[in-house]
Amino acid sequence: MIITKAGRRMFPAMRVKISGLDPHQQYYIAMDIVPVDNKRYRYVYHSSKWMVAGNADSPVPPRVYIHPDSPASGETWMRQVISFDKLKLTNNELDDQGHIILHSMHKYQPRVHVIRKDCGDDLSPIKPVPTGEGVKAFSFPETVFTTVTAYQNQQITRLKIDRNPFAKGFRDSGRNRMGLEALVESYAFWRPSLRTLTFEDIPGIPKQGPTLYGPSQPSCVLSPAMWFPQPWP
Amino acid sequence: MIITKAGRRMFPAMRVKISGLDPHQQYYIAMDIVPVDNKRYRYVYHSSKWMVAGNADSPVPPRVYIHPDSPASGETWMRQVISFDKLKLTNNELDDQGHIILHSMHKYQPRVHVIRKDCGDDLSPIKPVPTGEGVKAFSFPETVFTTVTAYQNQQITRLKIDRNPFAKGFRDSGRNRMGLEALVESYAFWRPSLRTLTFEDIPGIPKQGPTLYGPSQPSCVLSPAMWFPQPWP
DNA sequence: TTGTTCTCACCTAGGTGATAATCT
DNA sequence: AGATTATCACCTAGGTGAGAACAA
Repeated sequence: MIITKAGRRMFPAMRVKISGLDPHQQYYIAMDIVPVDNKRYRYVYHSSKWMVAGNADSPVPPRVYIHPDSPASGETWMRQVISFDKLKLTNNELDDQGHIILHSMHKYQPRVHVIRKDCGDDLSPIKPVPTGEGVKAFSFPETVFTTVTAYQNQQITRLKIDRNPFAKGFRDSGRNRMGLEALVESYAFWRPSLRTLTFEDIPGIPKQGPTLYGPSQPSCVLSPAMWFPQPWP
Repeated sequence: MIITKAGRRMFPAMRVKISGLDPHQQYYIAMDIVPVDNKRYRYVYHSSKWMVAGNADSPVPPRVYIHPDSPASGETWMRQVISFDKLKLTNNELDDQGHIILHSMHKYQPRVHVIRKDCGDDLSPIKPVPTGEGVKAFSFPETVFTTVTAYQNQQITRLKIDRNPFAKGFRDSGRNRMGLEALVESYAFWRPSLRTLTFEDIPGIPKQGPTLYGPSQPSCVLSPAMWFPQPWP
């Protein structure tokens, strides 16, 4: 994923559907992005692979993207596809625009957080997301990405150009698209339909008592058609 | 003000500053637009005046513009200038975009509503704003306007073109601006600085008991520099 | 005649990768 | 040598009044 000083959107954006919330309870929904490991990477062109190139840089200030519809009722959240397309990434450790700060050439995992309103009193764009009762995090392994300041691989560049409407100016409409389409569609992680993740019960909540989120356990599903997978830069 | 079928913004937009709220109380802020009288108007060009031209058309479905930052704490509302620039007007009585529906060639008064969160449970874009305890409305007489589908007066057209950034394409930079500027600045309602409105205590609230909004009475001030006055179409 | 609708050129505002210059 | 930055042309998305066509 490209990161810049000014802040750059993720493409494709994370889009999820959530179910199992209490329709009449208020929630915040937020995203943060955590390191996958403690390594720094470099891209080896001739083998088309990311290789470990030392240990990770020192940690950056914690940032959280609070979804702009927050807070909203469970009913509202469950009715829509929740899109994080306004979220921006930056490599500027002194950023004051509230963007998410990351190191270039590192691997990251986005996380979606569902926070019951009464547990989100100290929720802040510049503090770590609280954990514990009333808060649940979801991660989708297929959304792990590597940060760069310039694309390392012509295939990923084409993928972005062909799918991002804002990059239409770079499209080569005469070019044979089969190479790209075949690549995307054959990829192991690619799914034309929704992928559902199940997850553990929330610790500390009695199964029979008043449920944390509602009658059913909450679940979070990654929306189709807009995400594509790792090992590219 | 121009109204269209698709919906058109007001220009200039209403911008207010609010004070006297309880910093830790949550509020909705909303705008609606009510008829000034029961008349329909026509513009008489040779006298440059709006004249009564019969009784008002039948009422339109009630619409409310809920400020997109709602709900928010009194602290948040008081810290910023509250702008209604995304609000749109339409003459389409069957509008399903949530725009405010008005009749052309009628006179209207925009109102700002401050609604304590616990009194806004049935607040809806398609229902009248509730009244009573915990709700307060503000009107600024200098914001009364007449609706049209096409400007009736070349002076108002010039004013809009010269001040709305989206109309820059129609500006005639070689034109002598003194006529316009003199007109605006000499106008009785025009003020280069903030105009403060005071207003009555809220009925039914004991003066000594817990106050409705906070330690002081709430007040609402129209922001300067972006509003100009009536008798033009 | 008068008011309304539709389409248009011309803007604002801002999201893309390319590219050349710069940094380390 | 490899990574980063600044600037750019080229887009998306949408807010203007002009003016012709249309309606009552």
